[in-house]
Amino acid sequence: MVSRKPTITDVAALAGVSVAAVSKVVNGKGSISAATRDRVLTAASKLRWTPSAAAVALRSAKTRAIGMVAKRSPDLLSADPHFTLLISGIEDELSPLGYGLLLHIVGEEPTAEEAAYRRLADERRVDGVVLTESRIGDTRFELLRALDLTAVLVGTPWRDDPVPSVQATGPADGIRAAVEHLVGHGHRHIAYVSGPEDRVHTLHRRRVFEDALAAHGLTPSHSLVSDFTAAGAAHAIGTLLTGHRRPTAVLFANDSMAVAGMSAARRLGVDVPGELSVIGHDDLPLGELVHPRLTTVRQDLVGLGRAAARVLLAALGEVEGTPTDIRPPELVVRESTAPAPGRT
Amino acid sequence: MVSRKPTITDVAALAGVSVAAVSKVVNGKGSISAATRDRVLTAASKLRWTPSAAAVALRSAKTRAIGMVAKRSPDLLSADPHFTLLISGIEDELSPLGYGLLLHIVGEEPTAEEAAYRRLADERRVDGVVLTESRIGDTRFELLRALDLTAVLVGTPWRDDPVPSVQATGPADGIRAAVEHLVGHGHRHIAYVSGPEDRVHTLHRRRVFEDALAAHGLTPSHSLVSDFTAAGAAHAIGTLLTGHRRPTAVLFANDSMAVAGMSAARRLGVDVPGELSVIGHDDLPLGELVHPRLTTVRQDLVGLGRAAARVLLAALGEVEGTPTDIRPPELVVRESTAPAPGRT
DNA sequence: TGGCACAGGTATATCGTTTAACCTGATGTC
DNA sequence: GACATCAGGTTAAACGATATACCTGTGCCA
Repeated sequence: MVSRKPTITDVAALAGVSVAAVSKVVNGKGSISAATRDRVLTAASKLRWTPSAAAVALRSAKTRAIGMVAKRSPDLLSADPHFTLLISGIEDELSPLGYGLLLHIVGEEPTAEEAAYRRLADERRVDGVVLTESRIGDTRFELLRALDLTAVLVGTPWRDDPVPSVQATGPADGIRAAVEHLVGHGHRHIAYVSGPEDRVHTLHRRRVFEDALAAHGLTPSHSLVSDFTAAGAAHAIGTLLTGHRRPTAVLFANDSMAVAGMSAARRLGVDVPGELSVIGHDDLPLGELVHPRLTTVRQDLVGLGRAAARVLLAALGEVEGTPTDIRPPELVVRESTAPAPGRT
Repeated sequence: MVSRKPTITDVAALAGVSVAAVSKVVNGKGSISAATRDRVLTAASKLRWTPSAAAVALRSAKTRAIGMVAKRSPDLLSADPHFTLLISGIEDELSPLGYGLLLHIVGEEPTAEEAAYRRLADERRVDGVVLTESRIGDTRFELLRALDLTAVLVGTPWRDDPVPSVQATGPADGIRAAVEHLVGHGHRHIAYVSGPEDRVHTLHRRRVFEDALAAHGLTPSHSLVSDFTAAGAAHAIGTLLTGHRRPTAVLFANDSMAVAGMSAARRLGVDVPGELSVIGHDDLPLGELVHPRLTTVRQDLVGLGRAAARVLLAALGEVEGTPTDIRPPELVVRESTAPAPGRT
């Protein structure tokens, strides 16, 4: 026989006080003597009572949940654990506060993403959302403003926007270090393979790359745009290695592409890192699994998620103070880079 | 000036009916004439009204959300997109029905997982949960029963249990095919590297492996237990390749370990697949990224997630009928397997 | 000694739905 | 013609919390 779930009324009765008193105790509002507080608290724990999320949400218009919608096909999503790490970080901050994370995965259909945000807002299921993958011409800011949903962006907004955002300190350091590393090893022909051009970071990173090269009087040997897929990376490697002015090193916009690129190179009979140095981006576990182990730009994705959550919670008035700082990107040198051919 | 969100009362007023009528229209209950239905519907869409999730949850004790708690460190979580694919499948079924997915990631601390389930139940945030990674001696079934939370398990329960579960049809086919493939290529010394022994599938798969081998009068050259980490896989390869009765082929319990194993072998100067054939499990995108491309046992994780969601929704009385069927595991032959050394 | 502030509560309206119970006019049945 | 039935609604009471307004006994000061 499963007994009905306890409500605040049961707790009040057991403690011999009014329901209002119980509410005040659990919310720390109003003034309650230590004695009754204790009685209430022991009564609550004796009954294993916790306020019903629905009732709280209805009365106080706060759901204590935040939302996230990931716009990716299952394939891409699983090839790149980017989101997973971000979510881990977000959860780190959310769960101590009893906040929940409502996740939606929507695929690439154009209207699906907006519909997901709308539903979150219209049904009032969440207090705020975290946005990822800042896009150029991103319409989500206006949408969320119209929907009256608090938001925080992970990354750089495509233009000045009142939506708060978080990013690592010294965001350019990693790629700069990667270029220094390569140039220091005698590389002069260095290519860049970016992700889709609608991402804001695509442009940023490419610019950083070019600037760092320019500081040494160099220009990119190639600057290709790809799509985060294995096929895309393989294709990019094909054009790099078969064309003229063949590069001796290449930076990829993420680790999956870098790994796919390495095997594509090997398939073409090109040795990595002997004939071609390869650098990835993000430092996913994947990079340590493969041979040669991937040199890559580490990004503190978990920290990014944590910071985003904190900023959002602060905007919701739930916490105050400074977000934890995010470790700056740094170069992790492993085995996929070596001195340029013909140089020791 | 942002106007207050519309409520059912506003819709009723605009349509010129009572709120009860509106409720009946949107829930398809009671009897309402087509004419008033239309009036209500147009009024609702004119106001962009959607029922408040909190109010519905409070009144009807249904949250229209399901929960999932993942017990893994961020590292392991991101190394293996297992969860991600499952979640994609779950979402496929949930979102058309307007259900939400509440995700919690909890790390390895022993009490954290139970606490997460308790919170989900006590705060009544979800109607049900999906359980993954069936464990031996799993205590979650009792817990959830005590918490009165509907659940469905992805995988095989560790013992007969009233909790419904989903698994692929012909669950043993994949591993069996893998063994046939190897034996057919002349392999006689075949090793198995499993995941942690507390997983139910660990034992199952090992048994299938041994049985399939026995059908050819063979026994495993080795049967190692590992932990899903890259280091674990490398260590396993070390003992396999340096000990006596060195195997010519090895099956790993997941793709990440298989990939890590391949590079460990190469590091030891052992050619894959020339001297050692390697087979993974799950068919993650990762397997196509590396060189040689990984031969692996494909598992329909998205389908598994979809089926789990359907069974759960059926248990909640939300849908009826048969769960979509899950594609049986099958062997995907790529480049990491070859005839046994000394045989063409 | 009257008045007032304040600690420590209580009573009750309210959040936005669903739903059980009730109403009413039209139709069918004998 | 009387009565049951039914389609097509309406009314009002929950659901489980929070928060505003209100009450009551002390202590303190002028």
